[in-house]
Amino acid sequence: MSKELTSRNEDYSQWYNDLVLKGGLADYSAVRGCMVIKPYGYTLWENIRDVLDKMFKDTGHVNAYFPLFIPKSFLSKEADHVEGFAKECAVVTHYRLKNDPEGGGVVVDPEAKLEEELIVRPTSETIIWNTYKNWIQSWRDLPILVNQWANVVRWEMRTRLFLRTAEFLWQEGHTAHATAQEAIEEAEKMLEVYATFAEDYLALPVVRGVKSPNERFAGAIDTYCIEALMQDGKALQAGTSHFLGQNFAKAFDVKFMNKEGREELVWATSWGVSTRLIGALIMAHSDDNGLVLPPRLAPFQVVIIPFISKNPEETAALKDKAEEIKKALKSKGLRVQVDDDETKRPGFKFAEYEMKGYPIRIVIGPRDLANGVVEVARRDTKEKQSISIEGLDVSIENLLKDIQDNMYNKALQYRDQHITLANTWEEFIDILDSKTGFVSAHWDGTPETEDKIKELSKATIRCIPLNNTLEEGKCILTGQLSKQRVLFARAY
RNA sequence: CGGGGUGUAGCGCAGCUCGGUUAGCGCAUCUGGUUUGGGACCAGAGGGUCGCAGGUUCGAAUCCUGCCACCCCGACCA
Repeated sequence: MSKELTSRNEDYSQWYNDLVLKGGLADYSAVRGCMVIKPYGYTLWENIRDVLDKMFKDTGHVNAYFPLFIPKSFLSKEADHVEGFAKECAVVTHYRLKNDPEGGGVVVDPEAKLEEELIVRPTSETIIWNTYKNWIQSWRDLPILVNQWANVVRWEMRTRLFLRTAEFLWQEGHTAHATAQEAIEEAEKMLEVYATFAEDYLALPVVRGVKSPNERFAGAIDTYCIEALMQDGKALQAGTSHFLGQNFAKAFDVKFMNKEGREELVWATSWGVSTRLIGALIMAHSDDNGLVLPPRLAPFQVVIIPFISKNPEETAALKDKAEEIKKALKSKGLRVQVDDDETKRPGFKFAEYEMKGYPIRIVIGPRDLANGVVEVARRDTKEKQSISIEGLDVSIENLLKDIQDNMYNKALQYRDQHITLANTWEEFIDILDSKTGFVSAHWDGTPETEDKIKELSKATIRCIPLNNTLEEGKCILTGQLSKQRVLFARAY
């Protein structure tokens, strides 16, 4: 099998698919729309999860777990919520199989029909708020700051590895508060956690913003989001947090006694990021040679490849030195792998680890050994240099930092160059078609206009940036008065 | 659900139009040897319900009928 990647220019979608498959992150599965996350991809997810989990705990949250199944009636209690999700729910109708009397293997036992169907959670607001009703009586029970790591199912018509699959892994935070103000602050705080994570770990610059009504989460008062830009100029929502107001408290009758002795409805938030972040990571940084992973999240940060020599003693010395370097780097807390497989040639290994996006490759051959150096190649720029083995641990630590920063800055530069102002409809369309990226333009604020723009241009309002500067202008489509520009883009 | 396409070895494909040896090629796999500073080479070997079911025929991967699955485009989609 050729390991050649489709190039980005040739076919961006195919490049992405090739990368996921050949980079060893995931495979297609026997189930339509569902993927197998392979160990390498799952390690990446674990690294993302571990960092976020710590960030959540540091902001006072605790983990819990709620059921996979939700009674159908729960979903319908919040009108907007059910409307948003009903079309993509998997439904469990029976609880037993039996042998086919006609000999066709097992069939659903019609006798075992559920009294009330269960839906497989597309998100957990309903089951959680049904539970919170029992947890909350007094202002003393608030706030509740709970997160869960879970899988959810959304029966999408069209799926793409990591970006949109029928089943995916995510975390969902669900908090309950005594006041609207506190809930809004929570939603904003968690958005900032996501933004910080994206920038500091994924090396992915994001725009923090608020969704327009059309793009709002089903059941939310306000949806905050972080929006990132991919290398093909399309936007990707990388995370969201929602101020849910009292919608779910009303739907599930969740009230508390306040300090004045009056009953009040509880205020809510929810927030989540998913394995989609892996898709974002891939599309933001990788190149035609394979994945490019940020050092802070890469499953392995360094691979050490000792050359295999004709002389067994020399080979042994090279391997020993490789292990010695590994040990030194590991003692600095780095994730390091040695590849001393004698059956594969160096060139093959180089290509392989480039495909998998290891940030640094260290090669050690007889010449290097004699000179007390190693060849260090960085994945992001593909530059190679000779570095002294003496003090190598510090050099590598610094280089990893540099790679992380460089990846961020490169993505930031691309992003900033792809936020373009448009003042006329012609400009707007032209930017979307040729330059791509975000278009900053005036919009009259109505859902009708937003729909029309989407219909005509395929672009949606990605967000209204937080702390947006107010500026009088005219709607790009209708010419109506507008108070501010919003960010449009074609999106995943 | 509309429009288009594809099902032949683990992967990628040829063969089908016009039925006829033992169904072939590349990659991968296994064995042996030579190699090893950017995806090695030589020799040998293993691996197939030709998507499924039926039909036509002396004979079907190839022709006919039905079914199934998957992919792409669209509709849909925090």
